[in-house]
Amino acid sequence: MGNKKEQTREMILEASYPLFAKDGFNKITMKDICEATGLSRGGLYSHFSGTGEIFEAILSKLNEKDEMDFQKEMDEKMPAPEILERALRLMKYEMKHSEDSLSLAMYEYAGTVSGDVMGQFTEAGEKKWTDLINYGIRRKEFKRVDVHEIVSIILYAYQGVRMWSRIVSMTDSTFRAVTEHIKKQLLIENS
Amino acid sequence: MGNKKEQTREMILEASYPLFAKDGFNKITMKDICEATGLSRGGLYSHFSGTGEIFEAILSKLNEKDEMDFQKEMDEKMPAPEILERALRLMKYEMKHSEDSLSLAMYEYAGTVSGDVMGQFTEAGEKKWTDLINYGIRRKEFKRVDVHEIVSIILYAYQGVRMWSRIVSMTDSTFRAVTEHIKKQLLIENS
Amino acid sequence: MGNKKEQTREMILEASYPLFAKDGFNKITMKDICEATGLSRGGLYSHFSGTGEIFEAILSKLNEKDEMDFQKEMDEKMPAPEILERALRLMKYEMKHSEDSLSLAMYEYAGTVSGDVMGQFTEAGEKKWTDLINYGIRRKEFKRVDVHEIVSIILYAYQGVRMWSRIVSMTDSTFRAVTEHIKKQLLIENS
Amino acid sequence: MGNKKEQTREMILEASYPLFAKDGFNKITMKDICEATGLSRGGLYSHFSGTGEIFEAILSKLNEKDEMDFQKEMDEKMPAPEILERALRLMKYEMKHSEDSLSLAMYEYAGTVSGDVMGQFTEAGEKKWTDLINYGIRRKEFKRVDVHEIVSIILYAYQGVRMWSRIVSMTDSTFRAVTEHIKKQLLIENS
DNA sequence: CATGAATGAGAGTTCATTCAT
DNA sequence: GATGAATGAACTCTCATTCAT
Repeated sequence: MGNKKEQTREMILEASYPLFAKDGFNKITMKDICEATGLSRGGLYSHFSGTGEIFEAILSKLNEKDEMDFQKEMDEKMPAPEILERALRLMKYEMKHSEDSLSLAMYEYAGTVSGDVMGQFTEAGEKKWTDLINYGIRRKEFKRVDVHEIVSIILYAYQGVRMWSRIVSMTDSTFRAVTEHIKKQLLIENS
Repeated sequence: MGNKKEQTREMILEASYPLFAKDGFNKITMKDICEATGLSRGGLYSHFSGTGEIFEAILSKLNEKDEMDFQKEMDEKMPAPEILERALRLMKYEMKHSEDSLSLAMYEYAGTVSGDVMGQFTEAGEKKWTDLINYGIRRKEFKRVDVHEIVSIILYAYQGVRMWSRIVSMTDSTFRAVTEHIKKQLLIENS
Repeated sequence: MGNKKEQTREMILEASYPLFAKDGFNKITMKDICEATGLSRGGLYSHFSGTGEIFEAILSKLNEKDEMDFQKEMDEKMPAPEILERALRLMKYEMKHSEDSLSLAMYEYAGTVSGDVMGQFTEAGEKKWTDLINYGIRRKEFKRVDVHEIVSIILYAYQGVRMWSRIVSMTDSTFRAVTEHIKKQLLIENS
Repeated sequence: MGNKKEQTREMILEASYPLFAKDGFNKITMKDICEATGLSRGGLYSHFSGTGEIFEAILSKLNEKDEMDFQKEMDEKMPAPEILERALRLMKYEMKHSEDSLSLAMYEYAGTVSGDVMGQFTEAGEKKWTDLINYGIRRKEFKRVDVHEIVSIILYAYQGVRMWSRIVSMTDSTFRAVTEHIKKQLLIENS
C-alpha cells in the first residue's frame, strides 16, 4: 500500500525534472507541476510542501546514481585512457544537451537556501576525477600533471560550456575543443 | 533640462545592478527596484517599462566599456606575457568576486527572450582573447597553441568558476589553478 | 459535486447583472464584482478571466430565454391584437424600468470587442416582430403596412427611449406615445 | 493675450471630440487627451481639471450651435414639407455617421454626474420639432397628428438607430425606413 | 502659463496554500 | 489520500494629479 505513495512521488519527480531543466528553479510554480503531473493542488501538496522540496528530492536522486562513476572500471583494471575516452564521450554528449541540465536550476535554488548545500556535488565530481587521474598516473598511462589544476579545468570548463550553450548557439568544434584539451593534458603521446 | 531624465536612468541602472547580480533576473521585481532607487512605481515605469528593459540597458552599458580590452596594450607593443599577466589578475579578481557577476541574471534573462541575444558577448570575448594569443604567437612570446581550443578553455573555465563559486565556497587554490593553467598553456618556459 | 462550480458561476452572473445594468460595462471592475459576490479576487478569477467573459455569459443567458417571444401565442392562434397588446405592455414596463437594461453596457461592450457580436440580438428582435406583424396581416387583423419600416420604428424607438430615459426623467406620456403610435400603425379601427 | 488661452481651449475641445465620439466618456483619459492635443500634462490641467470638464465644454458648444434649427426657415415662410425634407436629409446623414455621435459618451457621462443635466438636450429637440410640426399643421401642409406622439417617435427612433448602428452593421434601408415613416406620418398625400 | 518628472492610489492578474468534502 | 474551490498576498502596470523648474 505504502508503495502507491512512493510511486506517485517518483512520478512527480519524473514529471517536474524537465520543467526545472528547461526553465530553472524560480520560474517553476506548484501550479506548473500540478499541470505536468495531472495531480490536483491538494494532491501534490500531500506529497511535497513546495517546489523546493521537490527540487531537493530530484537532486538527491541524482546524487545517488551518478552515471559518470569510474570506480567500477578502475576496480576492473580497465586502462585509464579507455576510461577517460568513455568519460569524455559522455561529457561531450552532456555539453551538447545542456537543455537537460539542471545547472541553471541549481544555481537559482542555491540562492534560495542558506548554506553550502551544493558542496557535495563539487566534492563528488572532484573526487571522481582526482581518483581517475591518480589511477592513470599510477599506471603510467597519464602524464604527471598537477591533478588539482587539471580537475578544476575539467569541471569548470564543462560547467561553463553547459551553461553558456543554453543561451548561445555553440558548434561542435567548441565541445571538441574542451574534450581534446583534456586529452592533451593527460595522455602521453606515442612518439 | 532634459538631462534630469538621463541622470535618473543612470541612477536606476546603478541601483539595480547589484540586485540582479545578487539574485539573478527572474527574482527581481519592479517593486524591488522601486525600493532600491527610492522611486515610486509610476516614476520607475516612466523610465523603463519592465525589468527586462532595465536589464538590457545594463547589458548595453556593460558591453560598451569592457574593462578587459587588450587592444590598447597591443597597439602600444606591450609584451604579450605582460598583457596576459594583467588580464589573468583581473580574471582572478572577478572569479573571486562572483557576487558582482551578472552571469546568473544573464542566463535567466536569456530564457525569457527569444533569439540569440547573448551571442555578442561570447563573440566579443572570443575575439579579444584570440587577438591576444595571436599577437603573442606572432611575437614568439606564446607557444604555437591551437588558438580556438585555448580560448574556449579560458572563457568557459572562467565562466564555470564564476557561476559555481556563487554557490559553493571556493578556495583561492582553485582560482589559481585556472590562471596557472592558462599561463602554462601559453608561456614559453625559460629553461 | 461538480455542481458547486456551476452554482457559483450562476451566482456571479446574478450578482453582476445589476452592476452592469446600472453603470454600464466599462466602469465595472473585477473588484466591484468581487465585492458584489463576496468572492475573493482569486476565487472570482477561477471562474471568469475578466469582466468581458462575465458579460458575455450574461448575454448568452439572456439570449436563451427571451421573455418577449410570440411564437407560442401564434401557435395557439391567439388573435394578433391581443398578442400585440401584451407585447406593448411588457415593452412599456421595460421602458419604464430602463435601470434594469443592459443597453448601455452592451454599447460599451461592443466597443471593446471586434466584429459584429451584437448582430444576433437585432436579428432576433427583427424576426420576432416581423413574424408577428405578418401573422396579424395574414389574419386580416393588422393593416397591410410596410413591415420592415414598422419593425424598424418599433425596435429603435424602443431602444431610443430605453437609453434616453436612463439619463433624463421621462413621463409616462412618452412611453404611452410610443406604444400608442405602434398600435395606430397596426390596428384596424372599428368605425 | 487672453485670446491665446481661448484658442488653446478650443483646440483641446476640437481634438478631444473625436475621442469621446469613438470611445465614449469613461474610456477616455486625460493622458489620451494630452496625446491627442500634444499638450503636456500640466498644460492640459491648467485649462481643464478633468475629462468631465472638457466634456461639459464640448456639450455646451454643441448646444449653442444646433445645426438642425428650423426657426430661420420658418421665419422665412419656407414650406413645411421642404423644411422637413432638409431636416430628414440631415438626420439620415447623421444616422449613417453614428461614429461621430457623442450619444454613447453622453450616456456614460450622465452616469457620472447627479441630476438631470441632459434634460436641456431633449427639451431643445422636442421644442424644435414641435414647433415645426405645428407650423406645418397651421399651414395645412402637415396632417393633424398627435404632435407629442410624433415628436417622441422622431426623436427616439433617431436616437435608437444612432446608438444601435454603432454596434451592428445597418443597411441604408433601415435609415430610409425611419425617414420615410416620418414623412408618411406628416405629409398629406396628393390623391 | 507650460513642462514633464514624480507620486500614489487602485485595477488586473497570478499563485502558494488551505480546507471542506 | 485526493480533489478543487476559495483565500489572500504580491506583483505588474496605468493614470489622475501635483509641483519644482
